[in-house]
Amino acid sequence: PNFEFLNSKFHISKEVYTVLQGLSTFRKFKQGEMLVEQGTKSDKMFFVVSGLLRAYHVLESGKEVTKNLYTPFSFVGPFSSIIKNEPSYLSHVALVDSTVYEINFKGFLKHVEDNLEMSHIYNRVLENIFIVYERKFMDHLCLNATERYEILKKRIPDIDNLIPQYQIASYLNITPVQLSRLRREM
Amino acid sequence: PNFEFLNSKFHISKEVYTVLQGLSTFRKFKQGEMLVEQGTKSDKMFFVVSGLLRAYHVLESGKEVTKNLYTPFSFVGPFSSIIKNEPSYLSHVALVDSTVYEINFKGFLKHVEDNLEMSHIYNRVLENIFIVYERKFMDHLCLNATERYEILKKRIPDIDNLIPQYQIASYLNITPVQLSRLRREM
DNA sequence: CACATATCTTATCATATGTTAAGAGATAAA
DNA sequence: TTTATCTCTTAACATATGATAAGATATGTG
Repeated sequence: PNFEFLNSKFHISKEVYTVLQGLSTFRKFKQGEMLVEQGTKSDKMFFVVSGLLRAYHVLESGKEVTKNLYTPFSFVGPFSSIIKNEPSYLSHVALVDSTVYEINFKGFLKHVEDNLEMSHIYNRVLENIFIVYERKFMDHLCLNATERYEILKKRIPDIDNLIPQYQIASYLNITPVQLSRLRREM
Repeated sequence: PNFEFLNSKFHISKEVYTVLQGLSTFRKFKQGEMLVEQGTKSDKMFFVVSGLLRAYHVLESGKEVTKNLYTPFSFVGPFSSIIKNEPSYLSHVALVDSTVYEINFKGFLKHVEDNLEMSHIYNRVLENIFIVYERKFMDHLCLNATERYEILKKRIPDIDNLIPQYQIASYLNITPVQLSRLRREM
């Protein structure tokens, strides 16, 4: 495993680097393959290396609600369910062929227990995911679907060629029909 | 300061307890008083002891977008702005007379740097706010305004007597007129 | 009390979005 | 190639919500 991207955010000692390597497995997922299934327990988190992942929740009605899309260098997985030790509220799927580091997260937390550097890394990761998430939530409250679409295209410029339109619509929390309308007006 | 509520979530040693006390000031805010002003820098975070706080963002149009309401035992403040060392994206105001512990958060982070127990506390706090926030976001994507209103009333049963209706509407991200309509149909 | 202000309701109309259905392309399979 | 499937677009209609304005209460102030 190559944690260069982590190192770019904050320094990691050689020892901790080795521990992280031991907790991680490099894995490939083909388009459509599931990384996490809603309703099941898992203690795996992931760092995206290449590709694109989608986290979503399926309502009783069958409607799928996309929580977020994850590009390379993202930390992603059924975090809440691991912490709460409950079945996952979310599914995770590879929207295109993807590679990730699969992290034994409970193993990681064990190290956080008694290693200050590990605990700091965890602090930084949590800070980052919260800040990104807060911004995403406020964007959702403040912006209309067209503006959110423009933000998505800024974040993932070739998103239109990467995944089908109904996936983009789901991310924007609108119907594919509505996204088609918005595009016509742009 | 009395951190019993923290102790109920995870054990805190006597030494750390003392340090936290040194970082904290008990303060009272009258209804309408601001704790944090959008666009300014602050390194203060808060634990709500009594009352009700509101975090919100004011758009250029003048429209106010409520991020969340905070009841006793909540940890709240311009977290993202402190971490990013930027002016605050959010304002915080007391919706009713409230008491809080005001925390010198940068001072707290200093202790996190070299104290494992402090770092663990920080991890627990971050885990909690993320989990609560994720749920709130998913509720927003999955539920309509009526359902979100019911969830709010479950969380804060006497909310209707506590704050004006337009504040509740802002929390639900709808207009007061629309909330009035929803209530009629309930 | 009389007045001003704040809050809530209701009505009307406009806009954004959902639902359904039909049809056009594109792609994959036989 | 022919057929089936998937994806996208468009139209027609329904629903949820916003914007504005008027009136009804309530609350606070002189």
